[in-house]
Amino acid sequence: MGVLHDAMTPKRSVPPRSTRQRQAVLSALHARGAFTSARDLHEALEADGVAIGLTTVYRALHVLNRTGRVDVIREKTGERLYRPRPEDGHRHYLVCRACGLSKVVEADAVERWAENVAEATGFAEVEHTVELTGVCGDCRVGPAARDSAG
Amino acid sequence: MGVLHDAMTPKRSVPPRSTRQRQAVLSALHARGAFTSARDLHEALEADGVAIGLTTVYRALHVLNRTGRVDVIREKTGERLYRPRPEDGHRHYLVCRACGLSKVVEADAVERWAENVAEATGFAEVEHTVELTGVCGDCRVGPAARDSAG
DNA sequence: GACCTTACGATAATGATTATCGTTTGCGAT
DNA sequence: ATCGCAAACGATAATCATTATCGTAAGGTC
Ligand SMILES: [Zn+2]
Ligand SMILES: [Zn+2]
Ligand SMILES: [Zn+2]
Ligand SMILES: [Zn+2]
Repeated sequence: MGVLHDAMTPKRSVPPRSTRQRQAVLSALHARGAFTSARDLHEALEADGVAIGLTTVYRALHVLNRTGRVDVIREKTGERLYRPRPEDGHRHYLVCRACGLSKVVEADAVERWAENVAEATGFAEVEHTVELTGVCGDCRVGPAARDSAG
Repeated sequence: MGVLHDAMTPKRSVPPRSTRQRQAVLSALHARGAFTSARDLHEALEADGVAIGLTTVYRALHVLNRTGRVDVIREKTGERLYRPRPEDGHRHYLVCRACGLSKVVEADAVERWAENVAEATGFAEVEHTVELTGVCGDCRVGPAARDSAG
């Protein structure tokens, strides 16, 4: 699966502050390997004894997305799922519909294609969303033993 | 922008019935060139004197999507937008963020890429979503004179 | 420590989509 | 034409992720 490719991030005169909550969200996100929803993240945090409001989790995820620290995908239902971005530049993912396992996939071909389309059509500020889903090897055998692990 | 690629449509023993409402939805969809939301479609229909429930519009769009008559994309907000499918096989679209204008784009490169990824990773039943957005030539000059025309 | 601004968070609101469920209707069979 | 029944309809309520509010708390700088 892929990424909601963020367009021009309007420059922020003041950098985001470093707060306990924001660090906790990013850390909790790293603790999970797989794509996670805001609500799941919130539950996990509270379960770990971290006091944090759901609103704040959403806000933190927005910031992290704007600053390029996390990638976002959308489920069929429309729910947003987050995952820390491996390195610099955005990525695309292939996600198992049964267990949530996600793999980063090579997508240079898509990047080039998107650029070409932009040129050919005369559209400006072209963004792309590319997502792949499927059923992973494990799940083809014994469907979804795990939960949302990845 | 692209398509929520529908996986295996489970075979339907009984074919969908032909109803006044379903025909009206498809026809209204063709009347508009651009991607349209279920609600907008419903309003347009009622404005045309077609008595139809919103629920039915949603149902009709589901059916039309299942049977491959319409393509679906998602806005940033998550709202689903529908457009009649040009011909056979699914398509991908480039949509203007300012005015809604949509163009079908050539995406063979993406199709091949998706197939290759599927093979390489050993995932089964791989589906893809590919969406492009940008700002069209007209809108670069005078931003969004029109509405949601396309 | 004072100050200003950003961030928090409990709570309410939003809004698209889906579920309910009694009524209507397409349509194949009689 | 009419019967019968599953499919379709539609008014209404429910769902549920996300966003808006707004008073309070706390970074960060001088
Ligand atoms: Zn799996
Ligand atoms: Zn990309
Ligand atoms: Zn435009
Ligand atoms: Zn495709």
